[in-house]
Amino acid sequence: MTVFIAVESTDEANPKDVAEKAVAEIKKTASQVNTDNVMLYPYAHLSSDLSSPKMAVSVMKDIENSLIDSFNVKRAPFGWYKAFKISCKGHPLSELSRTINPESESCGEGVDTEEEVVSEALKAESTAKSYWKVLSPDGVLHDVDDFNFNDHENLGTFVDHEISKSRAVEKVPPHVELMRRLEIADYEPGSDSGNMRYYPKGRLIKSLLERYVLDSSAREGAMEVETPLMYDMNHPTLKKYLDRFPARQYSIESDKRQMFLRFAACFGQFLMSHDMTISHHNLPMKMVELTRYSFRKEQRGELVGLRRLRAFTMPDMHTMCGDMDQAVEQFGRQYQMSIDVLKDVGIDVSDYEVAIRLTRDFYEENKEFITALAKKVNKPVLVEMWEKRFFYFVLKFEFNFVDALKKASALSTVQIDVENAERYDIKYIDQAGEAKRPVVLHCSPSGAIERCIYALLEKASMKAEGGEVPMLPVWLSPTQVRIIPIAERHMEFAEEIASRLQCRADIDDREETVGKKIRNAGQEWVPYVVVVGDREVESGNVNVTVREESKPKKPSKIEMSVDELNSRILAETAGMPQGHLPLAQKLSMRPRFI
RNA sequence: GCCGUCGUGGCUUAGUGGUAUAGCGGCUGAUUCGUAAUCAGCAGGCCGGGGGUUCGAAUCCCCCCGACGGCUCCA
Repeated sequence: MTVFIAVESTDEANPKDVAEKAVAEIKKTASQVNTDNVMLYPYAHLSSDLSSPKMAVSVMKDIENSLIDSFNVKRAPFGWYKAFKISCKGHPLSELSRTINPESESCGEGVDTEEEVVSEALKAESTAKSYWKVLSPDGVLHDVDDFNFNDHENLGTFVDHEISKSRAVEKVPPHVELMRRLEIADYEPGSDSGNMRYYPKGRLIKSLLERYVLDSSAREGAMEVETPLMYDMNHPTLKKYLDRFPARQYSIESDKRQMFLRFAACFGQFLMSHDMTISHHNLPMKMVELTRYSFRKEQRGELVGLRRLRAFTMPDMHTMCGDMDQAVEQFGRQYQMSIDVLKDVGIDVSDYEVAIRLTRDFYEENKEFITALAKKVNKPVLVEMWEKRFFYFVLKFEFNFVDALKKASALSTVQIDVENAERYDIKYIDQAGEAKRPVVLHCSPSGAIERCIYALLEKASMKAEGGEVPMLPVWLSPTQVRIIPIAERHMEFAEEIASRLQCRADIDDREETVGKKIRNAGQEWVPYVVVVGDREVESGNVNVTVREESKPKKPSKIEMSVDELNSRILAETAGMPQGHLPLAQKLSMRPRFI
């Protein structure tokens, strides 16, 4: 086992401690790979912030002396040019790195070890100092501690969540039970955690949402593209970008190349933009991709149902803008677009809280614009302000959904990126014929599709808690009309009704009692339930139970003609994507998934 | 990743060291039914996986996997 070591300037604070921790790590790894031979190799290239050579030699010798009793230790000389050959086994432990930080005293925390390379952005995030404010629609910036949240309970919850005054909950999130019971999605034990399976109903719901968001982006003028799922980790541009994005990646080996799975669509679109010829006439220029999937290797404890996944579907739209003015203008448009998209999905302004994150400079220069954002939603918003820019953006908003267990998670987001045009060498030609850097907007108008489903399920569950009847929006309901024939002789009429309805209508032809079929339709949250018997065959009209207007134990029943029912549903789902029944029309033909 | 709780037929679950429960679902039969569960019968279990303690383990101990909750983090 060869240990390449760089002693850094920070280690000078407590060289003994660092040496001890390094020894502990070496012993641990040596026992894992079952070796007695350890080579200690001073390797300055591991760090750009080295300690003094004297200190380094002493730490190296310390490590050597502590290992010498239990291992065959060799130490390469310090301060010489050396030639070496190294061979590496194809084994998970064959190459790994550790960052060891000194501590003033040993405080139980132990060694700070890193198996994966942690991006600079992740590290920056933990040190970034932010100021939390609440901005009310009148433009006043309140201190979080002084703001009265009494009339803004949800915002208070969200702020607590953000500033991490956590609250313990014992329950499983309601949407987890619902996603399974409604046969939407489920855990897949055969995959990595956070990678779900979607049953036909879930696939339909996802597909409708996906199509809707892509349509909305197209209406905004975005060009749809498709880019690879995996990229070379050592591509010089990407490598730098990886370091600036606060996410952990899945990495996979492909022959000799180390690849990583994309965690957003930025890579492909930026690499594409780099090769494009873009004129100022083309600006603002929008590109969109629906990533199926984006991969993020979130920490195990962070994964929950559909809220947080390791593989998720997300619309990712990028806008190239000529200058900051255009970027700000586009930011405003996309803010409105995100509100509209979520509204159509079934998530209203009252269901989420707005967070705006920006640098102090940006705020000072754009006070009115920022206030207008709060005005648009007509309620106070959380503002996180940084003295210095830590990330690639100067301004960002998120819409954060607050769920049944008072957890917040982000849906829509737009960011103004001032770094990546440079990094990817993206340029456009201005009026004067000169190459210029665009300002880039990142936009996910809906946020992750799975997270939208999570929000809809949580919202429905909160409604149920409040004594209402839970349901999905009609355009997203896998079955829109359930037709229940009373006896076999009514099947023909049932089929006729189904064929006359221009929506997803199915027929419960099972040999069950009417009561049971009604109950099952309710359990599936079917928006319209039609029971057909002799009376209907005779009158030609149908008796419809309308879920939307029902109260628990108080179904709202309306008699109407089949055409009336049809036009009612068409009106309700107008402008939204349509899809076919995800399962056999006859319920007797359907397998069970759960 | 760390800490905690949990893991029993497809699902929900009883069982705290001595014969593996029950309901739902599935299958078979009867019933052809008017708005939230018709009746009867049958099949279905390596008690998450591996190791250990014991005459004997679903039950006690250790390791692993997974889910959930907390820390942390995000779309």
